[in-house]
Amino acid sequence: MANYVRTSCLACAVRESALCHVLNPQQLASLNRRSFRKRYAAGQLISGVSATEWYATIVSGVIKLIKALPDGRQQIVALLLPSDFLGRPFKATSPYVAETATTVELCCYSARDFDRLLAEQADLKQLFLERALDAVDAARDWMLLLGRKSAREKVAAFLLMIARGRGSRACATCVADQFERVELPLSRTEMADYLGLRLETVSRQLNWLEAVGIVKRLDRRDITICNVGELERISGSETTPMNSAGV
Amino acid sequence: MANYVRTSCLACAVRESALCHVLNPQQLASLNRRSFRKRYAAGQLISGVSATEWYATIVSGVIKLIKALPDGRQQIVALLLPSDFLGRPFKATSPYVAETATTVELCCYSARDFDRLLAEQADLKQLFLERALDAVDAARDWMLLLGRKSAREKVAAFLLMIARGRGSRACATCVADQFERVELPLSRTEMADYLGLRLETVSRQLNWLEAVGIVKRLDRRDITICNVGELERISGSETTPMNSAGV
DNA sequence: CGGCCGTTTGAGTCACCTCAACCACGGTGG
DNA sequence: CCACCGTGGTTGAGGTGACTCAAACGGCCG
Repeated sequence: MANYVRTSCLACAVRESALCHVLNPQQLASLNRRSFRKRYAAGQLISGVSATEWYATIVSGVIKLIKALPDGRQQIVALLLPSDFLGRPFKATSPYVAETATTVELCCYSARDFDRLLAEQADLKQLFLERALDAVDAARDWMLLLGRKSAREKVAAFLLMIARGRGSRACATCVADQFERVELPLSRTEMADYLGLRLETVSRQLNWLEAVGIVKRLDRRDITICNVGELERISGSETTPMNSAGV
Repeated sequence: MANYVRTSCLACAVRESALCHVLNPQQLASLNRRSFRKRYAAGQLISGVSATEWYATIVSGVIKLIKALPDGRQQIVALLLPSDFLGRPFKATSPYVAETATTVELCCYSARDFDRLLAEQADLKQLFLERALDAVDAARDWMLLLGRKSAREKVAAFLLMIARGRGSRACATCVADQFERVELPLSRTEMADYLGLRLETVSRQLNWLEAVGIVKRLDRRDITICNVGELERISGSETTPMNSAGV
């Protein structure tokens, strides 16, 4: 049994990048005792996980975290990628709806067990904290985009974000060749919900980007970025504050 | 010396609500050894703090965290209120510019010392983590506002947020009488930067809210909310997902 | 009194939304 | 094999909410 668990985790696609890589074999085994894999098709609501019962690590696929208004308007507030954590410790009820954007494989484990590990394993808590702080930064980056960028800039920024696989984790093609192939994990409607736009506007902006030769659409979901530099210029990347200067 | 430090902290206005309330007397003393109070006028840039040198707790006043685009457009990504923490552990450079919105008093302490305490004191790390997760939730709430709400809804939501003092901490008047007096900590320009609008639009929306009798402007910065319920209705509060239902 | 700053007010414009038609693709079934 | 339909995406025409530019206001301070 222990053997099974360990080989299972050893073969895990996100073994190196997920939270659990800081656990020692015993801890891993104890966490996995009440764990299981779960697969979802695209467009499925995820319930149970992220409530008080289960947390999960994304093994493959993309998950949308959604907030909605009573009249149906909705905003995707985060995309979870492989190795990301799904759940909200220390709170009875998650403030978001989680929905799969693609087919997804989750590694689900007992919230109780994880909470206990969080209390016992300082390394785990540390890593969890660092990722939480990164999530704050990411959310605030996106606030700048939502509040201040034009439709064109938003779409450009989104394409770059996808191309770069958000930061660096779980991403091999970061060296950014001049011609980058990108597979969009989101439909036009979902892109709109992520960018605070309407799907028609997203479509038109993609159209424009193709018309001026910055991207090329191979398929609905597949595009290649022909001119990364130009796309970056359009996306209006933020100014990094030179924070070290001065008192 | 130790006596001075302890009485100082005992008399602190945010003693009960700030991070440091989980520290024991010795820890508090060690943190305070290299600490100092600092006062700022409104509209001042805060440097040094939030870099690698110092962190701080807001004792009084309001601080804006700002992100900006190269062309000058800017977005306030958070407001820090009394008892909030200012700083970015585990990262050499803060991704925001911090600026005072009002006169501000900070309790500044050594980043080194605080980092060490964070590693040693599990309670502190726990509280810090919980607040980080709350910050994620708050930022994502605001993403919904920025991405999906109309100018009118944004302004209404902002007034409610200020009236309620964000959640509950450091706020006594949460029982929401029918006539609530509110002092705006932000200028029109700043409100605009927080809400992803232009100042003229903010002004017009306030105008409208007064015209229909929902608020009354006493002063530039002082208003009373005459009809809280109606303001809430207009603000388009989000739908709380009934997350417990289902598998 | 005169100048400054934050704010209000007005008029005109534009980016994005709305509504609606159309298209391309894939699956289904006769 | 082809007619049918459903889904997701594109395209077009028109409307409008928020922006832009500009002027006027009102308090504050010298």
